[in-house]
Amino acid sequence: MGSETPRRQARGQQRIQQILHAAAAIFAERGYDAATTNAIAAQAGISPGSLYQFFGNKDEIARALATHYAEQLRGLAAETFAPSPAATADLDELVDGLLTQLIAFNIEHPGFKALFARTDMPAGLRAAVQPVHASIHERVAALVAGLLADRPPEDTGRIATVTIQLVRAMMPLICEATNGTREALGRELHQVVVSYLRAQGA
Amino acid sequence: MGSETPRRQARGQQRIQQILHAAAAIFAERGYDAATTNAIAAQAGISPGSLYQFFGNKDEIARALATHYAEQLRGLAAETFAPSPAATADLDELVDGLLTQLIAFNIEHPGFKALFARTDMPAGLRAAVQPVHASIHERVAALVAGLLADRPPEDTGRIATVTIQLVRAMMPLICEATNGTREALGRELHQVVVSYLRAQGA
DNA sequence: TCAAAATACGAGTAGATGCTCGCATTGTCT
DNA sequence: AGACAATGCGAGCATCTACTCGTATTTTGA
Repeated sequence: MGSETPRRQARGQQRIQQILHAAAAIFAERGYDAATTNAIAAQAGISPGSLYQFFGNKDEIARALATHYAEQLRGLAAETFAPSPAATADLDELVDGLLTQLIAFNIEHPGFKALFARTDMPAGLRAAVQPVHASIHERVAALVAGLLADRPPEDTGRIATVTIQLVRAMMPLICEATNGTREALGRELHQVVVSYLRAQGA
Repeated sequence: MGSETPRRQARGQQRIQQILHAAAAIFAERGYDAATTNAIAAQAGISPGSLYQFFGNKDEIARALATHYAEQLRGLAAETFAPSPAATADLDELVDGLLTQLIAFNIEHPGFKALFARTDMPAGLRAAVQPVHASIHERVAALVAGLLADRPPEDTGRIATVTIQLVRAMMPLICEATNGTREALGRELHQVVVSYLRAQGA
């Protein structure tokens, strides 16, 4: 049936990391569509043939990179997403902590936006990042449900969707900005999210 | 210097409209990148050669379509953007009127999103829609300046940018939704914008 | 009426790109 | 050591797509 993935040697594991790192750089620089597999291979310092030793096609690279980001985000999230009563009590601080971490993450990993921040995605990319999207939504929905205990899951789910969308929309603007503009836009986003959630009853 | 555009006959004017209409359909269906000029020509019922009789390249089609949309939007805007004191007095009604019109426009013209709602654009598309973007921003900034008379232009400009981004981000979600979900998301967007502007002092 | 311009065609071209294939090299395991 | 697997290469294939070009038809304008 399916082609089996070979037993990876240490060298192979390193190559995979190199490729993902290179892919992140190319995706960030050109966007997913315009990124060519040959360019990714060149950036990684290997031949196209070697690249396809480890990834069957372009979408698979995107999927692996998305999963990679998801794991890093999970680690970051564990600190901040924990719905400790003390934190959720102060909405301002909760949102501030989350956004600060998310903005730092997005600046540190410019490839993340290229995969996740697009409003319209080609089918392959959409499928690649869908699981990660779902996991993010689940996490945010849980947080919103904690903030708005009296609302049905249908409402909190929709509010989570909207909130994620707001953050996604602002992230490219924030990352591209420099100097004080970035901080100013970060404050705007904070105000957007907080005032929206407060209007919902948080 | 530049190649002169031929004097258009009535037939040619019609063809141009046909092509723009076809391009809107193809852009809406596949997105800008995946839309091929041959597909646009086929949708318009003409040959590729005929298409290039009227447009020098793909970006030119996008630019013409963007301009076309901008004009329609200007007409729509004249009714709603007029900063009559009565309208601006009630923020809720002002935002409601604007969003209702914008949502209807986006649903009626699915090609609009494909050109304007993307967070990352290929260089050619970005250049094609930049003037239209600028004109929209100018208009919204004027409105925001009216609402927040005591803030410097630097602030109101940034607030306009953020507001536009929020609306852009939600529009695809709203358009793809059906039944009650669309109306629910529309109300969420309304609340997002209103509570954000109120938090700014409107 | 008639020449010039505009419109129309569609097979074809040049370039780009995802991906392959045959073969060489390096590592692993016994 | 020796066999087998993993890694590595890079020219090149198959395909796609923006765009062209030679030619035929229709419209314009005097």
